[in-house]
Amino acid sequence: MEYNFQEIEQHWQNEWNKANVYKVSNKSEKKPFYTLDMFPYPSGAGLHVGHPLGYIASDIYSRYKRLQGFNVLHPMGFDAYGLPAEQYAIQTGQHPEKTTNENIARYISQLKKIGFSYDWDRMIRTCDPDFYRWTQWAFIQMFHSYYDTNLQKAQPIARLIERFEKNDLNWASMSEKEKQEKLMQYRIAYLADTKVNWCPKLGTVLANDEVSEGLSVRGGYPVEQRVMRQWCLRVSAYAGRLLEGLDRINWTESLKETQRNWIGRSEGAEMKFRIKGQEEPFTIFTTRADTVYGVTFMVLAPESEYVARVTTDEQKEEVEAYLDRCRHRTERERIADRRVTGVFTGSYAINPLTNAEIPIYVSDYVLAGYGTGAIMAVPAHDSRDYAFAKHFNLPIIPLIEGADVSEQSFDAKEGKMINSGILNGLEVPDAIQKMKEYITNTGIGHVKVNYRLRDAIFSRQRYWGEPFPIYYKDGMPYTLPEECLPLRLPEISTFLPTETGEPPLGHAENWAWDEQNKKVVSNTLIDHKTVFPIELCTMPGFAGSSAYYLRYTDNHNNEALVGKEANEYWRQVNLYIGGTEHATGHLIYSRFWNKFLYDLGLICEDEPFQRLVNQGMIQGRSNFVYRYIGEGATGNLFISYNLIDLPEYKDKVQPIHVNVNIVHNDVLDITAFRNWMPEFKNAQFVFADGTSIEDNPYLGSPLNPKQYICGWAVEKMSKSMFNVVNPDDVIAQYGADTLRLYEMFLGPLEMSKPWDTNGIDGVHRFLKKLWNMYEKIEDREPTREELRSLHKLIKKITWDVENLSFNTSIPAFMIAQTELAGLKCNSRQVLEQFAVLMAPYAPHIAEAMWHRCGNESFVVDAAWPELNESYLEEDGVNYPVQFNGKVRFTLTLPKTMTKEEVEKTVLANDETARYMNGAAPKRVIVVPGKIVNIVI
RNA sequence: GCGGCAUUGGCGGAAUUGGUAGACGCGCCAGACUUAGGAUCUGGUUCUCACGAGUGUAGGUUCGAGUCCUAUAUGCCGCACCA
Repeated sequence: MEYNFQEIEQHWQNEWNKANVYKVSNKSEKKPFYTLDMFPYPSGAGLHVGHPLGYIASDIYSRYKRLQGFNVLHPMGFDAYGLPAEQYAIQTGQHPEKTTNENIARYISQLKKIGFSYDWDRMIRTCDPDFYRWTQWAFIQMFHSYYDTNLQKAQPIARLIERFEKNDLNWASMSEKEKQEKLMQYRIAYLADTKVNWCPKLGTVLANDEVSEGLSVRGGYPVEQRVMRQWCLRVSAYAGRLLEGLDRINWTESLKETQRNWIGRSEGAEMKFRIKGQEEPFTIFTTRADTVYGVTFMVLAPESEYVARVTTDEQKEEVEAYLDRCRHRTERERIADRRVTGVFTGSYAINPLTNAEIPIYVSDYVLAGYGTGAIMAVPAHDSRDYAFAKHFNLPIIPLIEGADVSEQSFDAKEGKMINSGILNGLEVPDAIQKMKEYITNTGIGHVKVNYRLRDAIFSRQRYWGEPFPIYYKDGMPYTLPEECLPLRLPEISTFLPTETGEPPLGHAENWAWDEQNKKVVSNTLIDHKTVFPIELCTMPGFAGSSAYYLRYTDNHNNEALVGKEANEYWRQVNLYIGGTEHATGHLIYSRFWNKFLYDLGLICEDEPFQRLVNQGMIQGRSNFVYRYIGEGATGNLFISYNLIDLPEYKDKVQPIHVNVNIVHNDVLDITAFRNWMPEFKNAQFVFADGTSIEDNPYLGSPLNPKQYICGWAVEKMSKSMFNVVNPDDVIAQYGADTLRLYEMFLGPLEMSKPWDTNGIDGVHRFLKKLWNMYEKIEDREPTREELRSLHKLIKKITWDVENLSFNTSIPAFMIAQTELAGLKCNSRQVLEQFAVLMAPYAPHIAEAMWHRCGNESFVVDAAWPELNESYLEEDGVNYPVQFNGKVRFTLTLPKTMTKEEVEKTVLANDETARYMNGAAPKRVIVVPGKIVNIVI
């Protein structure tokens, strides 16, 4: 019987469905295991072959764990809120919900064909009210919490109020509004005027990770800095814990390093500098307290509040002009133009150690958001200060022995201190330490740890996102009662941002909170006494994806995001697979969100993802045809790739992208090419052997012996390069099992690699051969050779899956198949176990093989074969005998020989004597079971 | 500038603990069956006519290095006026 993959795959997918085999229960005697994929954003283009790579890997691991007797949670869902759907809505006038639902339906049908072991009953979509009510709910919890720096955890804001009532004398006399304003400075979800990344083209603000080099990550539009009143999440409060938590999780080093960079811990000191003629000092942050003797000027960020205080009347005009200029520069301009700019404020500071008077400048190379927004400048040992000093002709004092600062600064933290009073003669690290102690003791400053991680800006001026459960009373925000969740998006007439610059939700007619009747209303008058306006911004994309992994574990729970029992059973994600592009976005926010819920005692694990693996990107592999454009060109002649360097064609051909789906192993399908586009209808060819179309009687028939070879290049997978491959097409041609095996076979999971269809035939051939092996099955004791082959495979596959080294499993299957076929193996026992080993990788054919062995049950419920090492043992051991490291001959010796006996036997050997030529060996190394090395 | 990762045949890539480098697949070559081959099957395939050489380059440790150490080059990724 031939390997009919279409019939096999359809049949078994139906059977699994009928029996509901992938249903996962929260109540089980089995040990839990939670495997998770980063859920996709359902774009209009559908899945291409790159998407399922990680899903296949996690599916293999899940199926393996299941065969090992674990209760495996392996869910799938959709990140459904976001900009593209909304942009599409603006263009076409369709509701984003409609297009999103259509896209999700398409994704699901594509995913189902690949044969994943998802429990679809656990599917979540971030735009479902049942799901986003818990996003809104978490936001309310954050609003009512603050971060207690002593306890290092989030606490109810009520505790803070208690504290204020007890300790703060002003509290009692404050108005309600003043109290709310004060509390706002502590809330974990808070409203503040902050400098934001404003993207005019998208009409919204963006988080730092959504901006790269001054352009929006989505769309690539320019981003400018603006001060706006925005919702923020106090992620920075968790910086220390986010950093330290990395040591306790099993992630790749590069990903941890990326997060460490992003969090950006630096240990230094805050120091106070007096201003000449003023009482109040100002504070700077430095990591080089040792260089304080070399401070020759100070610099403030343009946005620093110190600027107004220190600017003298004479300098006022110049400073204002400078500040104005800074305000109007976009982030992109600032990055592009790194010329030194700045202006003198007119004031002088006093160096606390030398008492020298030093000028205070304003310059935009100092950032307002980091440290205190003010620095002490040490031009001799900081390259930025150096450039500034050179430009403004300020003194440069070297502080390290032997450092030549005539051409550039000496930034390294090494050498002996000079010109540095109490620090003279010390090595830099010791000097830093001593100065820290000195300033602490004298009260000049104190040791301080700074983080680069900023709070996340949480408002988006867009329609297609979660509404904030917030209404405004007397200009201050209040949360809706939890029982009113979910707060649904109002119906609006258009998705365009409003003309007044308000978010699109502004189109909703008087969308409001009626406090007396406790409900959300529209088309009502807002009286600001009992009916209050609702927040018009929506939440950003990362809101819905921050805690989705918790919801999968208990997605039908109406009482809580996740029930206590479910959470205590599943605890945390054991294996998370996804792309590195989320390293500084989703993976930071999720950890933050999780830690917050942990602080509240709602979940039992502090870190969400125990083990995380990044799958590489699948790049496109484009194909080209070469149009002849030399003398007498008609534009209709195409030259085979192998000929284009010949003198008659060199530099006379123009490469043209050709659809990779009409190219097979780099050979062009001539007929398909002519039908592909009207302009190629009459295409003529010079084939690989130099013959042209006239010599070719078979043209247009599948018997055509003439080949047109295409060129190729690795490029991004995109429609415009005609190199997008749809998994549906691969499945139609080869089947889901071939697709799954081939995606794994392409290379290591973590590496990026191009989708190259050359070679997929090899994998498909293997499945065909394997299928033939199940033609005749007999009940007989397997031979020792058969068992050895099988157990070698068990050992290898078990190791591979545990280490996610899936690419090396496919060769192992192939070798085992060849070996067993060579042994004419038809033993039921061996073939049955082979099927189980294949089940994670190629579940459909494995299921069919399992049933051909006469089983009634499903292979997905079978047990992972147990390894019996004794079958692997050989009767003898082949010892390669080396002289001075070079292999000369091989001896087969009994397995039972000890190291000493092997050595003796080898030395007594005739062959050995020949090589030794009567000399005594200097040394003999015997590695048991492996090698004998004799040093002459 | 700082940090991380990589570099092995014509190609994708194996080599798991320092122990016979190049598994497996593609491609290519030869043969078989064929009117035909872009089907199937069998055999060969790191380079070199050979002696030998060989895992980006140069050193080192070791009886033994693709694997460990030092330096260096190239490529990819992350962060970046973060004091």
